[in-house]
Amino acid sequence: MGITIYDVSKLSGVSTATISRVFSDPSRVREETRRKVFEAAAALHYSPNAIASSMARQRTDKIAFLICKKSATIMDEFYAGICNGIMQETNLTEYQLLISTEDDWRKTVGNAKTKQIEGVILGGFAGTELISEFRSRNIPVVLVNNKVPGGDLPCVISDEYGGIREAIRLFTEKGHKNIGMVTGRFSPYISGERYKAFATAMKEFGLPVSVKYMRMCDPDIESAVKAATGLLTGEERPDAIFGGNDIIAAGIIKAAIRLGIRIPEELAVIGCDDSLLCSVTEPELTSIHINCFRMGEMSVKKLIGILDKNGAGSGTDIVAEELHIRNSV
Amino acid sequence: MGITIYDVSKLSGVSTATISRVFSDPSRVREETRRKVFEAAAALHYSPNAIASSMARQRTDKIAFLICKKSATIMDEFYAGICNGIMQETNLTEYQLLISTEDDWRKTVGNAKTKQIEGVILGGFAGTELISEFRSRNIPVVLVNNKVPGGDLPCVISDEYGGIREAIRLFTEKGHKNIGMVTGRFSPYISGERYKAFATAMKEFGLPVSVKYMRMCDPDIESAVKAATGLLTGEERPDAIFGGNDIIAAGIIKAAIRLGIRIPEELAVIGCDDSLLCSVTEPELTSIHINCFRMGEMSVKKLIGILDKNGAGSGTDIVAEELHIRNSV
DNA sequence: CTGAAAGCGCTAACAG
DNA sequence: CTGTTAGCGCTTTCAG
Repeated sequence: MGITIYDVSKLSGVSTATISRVFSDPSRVREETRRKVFEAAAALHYSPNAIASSMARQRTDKIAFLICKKSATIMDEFYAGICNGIMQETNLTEYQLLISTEDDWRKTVGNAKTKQIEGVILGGFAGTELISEFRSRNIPVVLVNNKVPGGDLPCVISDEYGGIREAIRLFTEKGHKNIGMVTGRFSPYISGERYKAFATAMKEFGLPVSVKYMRMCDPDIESAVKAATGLLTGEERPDAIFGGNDIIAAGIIKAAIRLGIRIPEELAVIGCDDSLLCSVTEPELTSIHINCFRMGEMSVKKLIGILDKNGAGSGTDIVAEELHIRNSV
Repeated sequence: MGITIYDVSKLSGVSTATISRVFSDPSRVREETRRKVFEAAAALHYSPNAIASSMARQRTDKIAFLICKKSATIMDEFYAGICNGIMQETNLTEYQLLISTEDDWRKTVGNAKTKQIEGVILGGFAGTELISEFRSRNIPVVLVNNKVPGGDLPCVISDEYGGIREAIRLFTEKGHKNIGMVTGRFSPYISGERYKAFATAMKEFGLPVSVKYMRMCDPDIESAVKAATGLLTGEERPDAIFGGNDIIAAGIIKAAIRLGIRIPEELAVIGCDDSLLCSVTEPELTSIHINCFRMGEMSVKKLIGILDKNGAGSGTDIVAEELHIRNSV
């Protein structure tokens, strides 16, 4: 049905081998021959059949992005952002991208297709068994928004510490000293990092990390409202709270509104993720911007670096964060 | 490197053709033969090579989902919802899914890959040239959240009228008569439908559609705040407003808060999309739930119905909407 | 720098 | 119900 390399060969008088060369690495073919091939190809509207190419090269040119987070999907704004970067960057290459959640991958796509991918990007909390499942099949893995302790696994993470330090800095600049934190049970890696970053930054500004100003909650708004209400109605009330993510920060704002506490006059709030909801709350939420798109891009570059063995594939890449200032502080 | 059908053939003593049959349609092979094949395959950890299969069958087993909306990506919660349904449903089939935006598709993936897909789902406002580009190559198209006037194109849409009628009904039940609308310039199809649905529902409840209660704005929150402020500070102020989507509704709430107008006592608000931000606003936003996931699922079923010529592929499928009641009315 | 030819692993007639 | 066999379109030695 389609135009094949043979048609081009016939029309141009050049062998199929050379035509193949022209389309994969033009520099290996003499200028004039190349021109003849391109002319014939253009005349015939030829374009290479990727499947036949895959077949001959014994490669699939497929990579996958798995979202590894309980019940998270592409609907999660954070992972959608990463995914967006991954999609765009992948589009710039020969590779094709399969997107799935860890759950779905195991369920349906799993075994049959695992061997059809050449590399995988794991977003979020990827369990060790999942990782070693790929590694045991020699499928390179890149982690994004996750890091395995002690592991040498290539990964792309966000500079939690840099972002949170800016948040604390802003609080202190506004004269706040009693700084609290309401944070959620995210993935082990993120929960740990965010807490450590908070503690480190507080110390850096000479502030005590007081347990009485800390609360844990589930990462949903009702849970955050409850936790924040507890914090705001306690004996000693903080005058600034850092929310572990924007949802939680929105819960803090909601709790304050319900308690008649004015923001930012009586309570300053900063969130994390700089998601769409920051401009929905009233007052609007100052938040730490995480460059998800960039993380996605970089994870693809890293993975392809490994696949192409160009040496760009190891170690940890860190993406900068940036405070996005609105009206809540 | 991999185990092939020949290895299985050798071990089981069955021909490659039969093994192929076993894996594509087991019923065409006698029970006992089938068992022998499965045993040998299991022993060798054989699984079929999809690329070789594609090559032999001259099919790619690929479908695509294109998001056709200016500057929208997978980050858009609405399209992410549709995409999620598409992904899950596609995972249940043999097909592989390419996801892209219209822009990116044209730019990079475009021509080369167009001929590699067997069908395409177009989300949102797909221009006629785009549609006919696919049709001219005999690639079936399914529209989702869009409908071409006068066209016989298969499509999946949401029951805008059903949802908006419920919204107006709730307003009237609460005693509101002066009902306004702030809506945005969405895609031509959606803008048109939503306006028509509003007008029809108002008429149904015996209410006048008064231009003085209507405002248009861009679909972003600042623009909505501005439009709503104009509406709320005019000579005659509506006592209920329907927002064309949740962002706009959030802008209406924000404008009301800033003007000191109490919700829902002095102003009732209903949005559309039932997105995450509904539980972020204070008070929380009553909104029309659009079943994006279902729309995604159905569009895949429809497309595959066309590809398999099982007759399930024509006409318009309508997905029900449902009012999700919170505190803003 | 270019050509000839042998596959890549599977499927689909066709024949039995 | 099962086996034989000729491709599917491209890549890649290996010669020249």
